[in-house]
Amino acid sequence: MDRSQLLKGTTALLILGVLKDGELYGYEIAQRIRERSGAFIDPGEGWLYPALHRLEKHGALQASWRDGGLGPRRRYYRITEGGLRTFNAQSAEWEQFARSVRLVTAQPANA
Amino acid sequence: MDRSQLLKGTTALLILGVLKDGELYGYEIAQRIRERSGAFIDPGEGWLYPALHRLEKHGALQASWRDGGLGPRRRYYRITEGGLRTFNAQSAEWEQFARSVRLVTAQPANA
DNA sequence: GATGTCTACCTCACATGGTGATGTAGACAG
DNA sequence: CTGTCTACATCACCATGTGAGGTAGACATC
Repeated sequence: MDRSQLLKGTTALLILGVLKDGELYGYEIAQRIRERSGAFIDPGEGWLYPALHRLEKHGALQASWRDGGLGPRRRYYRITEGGLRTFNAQSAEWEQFARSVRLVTAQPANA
Repeated sequence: MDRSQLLKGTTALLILGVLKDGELYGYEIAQRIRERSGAFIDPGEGWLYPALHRLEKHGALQASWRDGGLGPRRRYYRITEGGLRTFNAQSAEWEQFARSVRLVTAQPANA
């Protein structure tokens, strides 16, 4: 019923996916994901920040505080080499999973 | 890291996907999903049976005990009209979600 | 100078639901 | 009588998303 559960297991992929194209800070990551998905995925702050912390702890991301000029300070995230490897692995995993779901749910030509 | 979390939110879709092509019992549902996915998805009994119970309670499935000839009795499941509607809705939802993930993680032509 | 609204970060109680182990039982083989 | 396959089921555990709440800076408006 919920689209919510679909997110599980893909949050790291989404974050790494936007960060592999350049350094961004948290709030901006959320915007990028929202934009690129055509507003279909709206990152909740409740999982975004915890997920960023997890990825940093696992060494997939490196972070640094920086002044944002206007407004509050920002925490910028940059993807590491390990993070890029994680992204590639998870991306392949996701593609195969998606393929599998499609295989299972597809209409057989004639049953 | 886990492929495990990817399953969340897709189990109903997988089950309804194989049942829309005909009546099956639980054990058989697991086999079908395994086969159709090229063994990539291996339904654990820990989620399969609870998921079947959920779907039955929600009216998406109708079930009946029947003798299996050889071996223990089997519980056969048949998809209802409501279940078919659920399948169609979730299938569309899934496709859009998958599309979104691909959009977010895709390589931009030139950044 | 108090209120409102952005940006920007963070945390937490709660609920969902998959994982892996374990249990029961029938049928059949060796 | 032990093992293996079918066939169903349940449970403690854990990961993680949801939704709400909190802090704080900057700026506008009245």
